[in-house]
Amino acid sequence: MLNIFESTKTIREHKGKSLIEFPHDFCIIDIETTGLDPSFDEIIEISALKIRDNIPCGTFSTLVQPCEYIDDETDSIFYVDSYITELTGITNSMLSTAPLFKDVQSTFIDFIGDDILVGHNVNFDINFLYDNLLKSNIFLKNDFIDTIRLSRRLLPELPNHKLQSLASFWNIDTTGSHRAEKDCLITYEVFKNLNSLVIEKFGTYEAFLESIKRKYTSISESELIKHLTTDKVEFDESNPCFGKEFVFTGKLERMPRKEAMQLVIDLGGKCGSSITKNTNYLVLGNNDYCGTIKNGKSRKQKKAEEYKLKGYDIEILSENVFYDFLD
DNA sequence: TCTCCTCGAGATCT
DNA sequence: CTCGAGGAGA
Repeated sequence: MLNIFESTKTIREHKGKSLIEFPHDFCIIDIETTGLDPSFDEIIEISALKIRDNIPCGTFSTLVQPCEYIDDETDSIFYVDSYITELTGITNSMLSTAPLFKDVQSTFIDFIGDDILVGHNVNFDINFLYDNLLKSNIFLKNDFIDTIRLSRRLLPELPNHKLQSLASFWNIDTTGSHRAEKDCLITYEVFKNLNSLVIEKFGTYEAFLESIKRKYTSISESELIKHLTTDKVEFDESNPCFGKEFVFTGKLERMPRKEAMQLVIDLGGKCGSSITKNTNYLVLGNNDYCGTIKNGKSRKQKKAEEYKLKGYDIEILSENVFYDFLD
């Protein structure tokens, strides 16, 4: 029986759990595919690197032949488009002699056994493998560790967490990347470096785990405001921000809210997290993204309007007027 | 005012 | 997954 919830989201029964661990024995996995969507695209290469006692001790790697399609104009057989060949270096002629997924699946599942699977954005690889194995009524149940999840926690200051970026961060050689076997090796090096970072940044694995268990990672707005300080010692008292208390609502177009607050502080103003009798200005950002907001006005805006009617010294500013205040 | 919850957006994989 | 919004309720 199909219900409406299942139709919107793919549920993979018996799929393993995402772990935060640094085991000594595991398998690194990586696949190459014809695209990003497991329901339309196909696997063209699978690699796995078996690690025992933190040392690579075996490799599984094979190309996989996907469905062929015929080019109408040239009447020739294709497996991958030029974008994928460009990206991975895997060509149609290489795939023409490759085995099918069904032919390699048992060797693959024997190789990985019940090892923990480690990969970069490993859900991508797991989902493709899971769906293909399911066609033979095999459940891929292995638990897994995602290096992208670890790197976002351990290196939040990085501009992005692509495998390539992490590799260059640690000077890991990436020649021949975007082939599955090479990407396994890169991921292995990345995982080792992330492991060292845990101790460097948290002292113990337990401390790191504790930081992950805290569900709410970002500090509250009021907590953020408490920690805002300025180097300035002298202020232009004629600036409209001086001595005034600002509150922000919605998402600002031009800068993150934190930066806007810093500008206010630097001009001798103050910031608050909610509308009070002391609030002088409410700056309106964009609320379009927020599905729960009622009749276009945030709770802060309604309260500010109420206070203004009561005669408090409060004005509601658009984002652009706020920027005019700054100079 | 504070904690917890929900939701959208963006990131990442090929 | 993670972040950053607002909302509900204590």
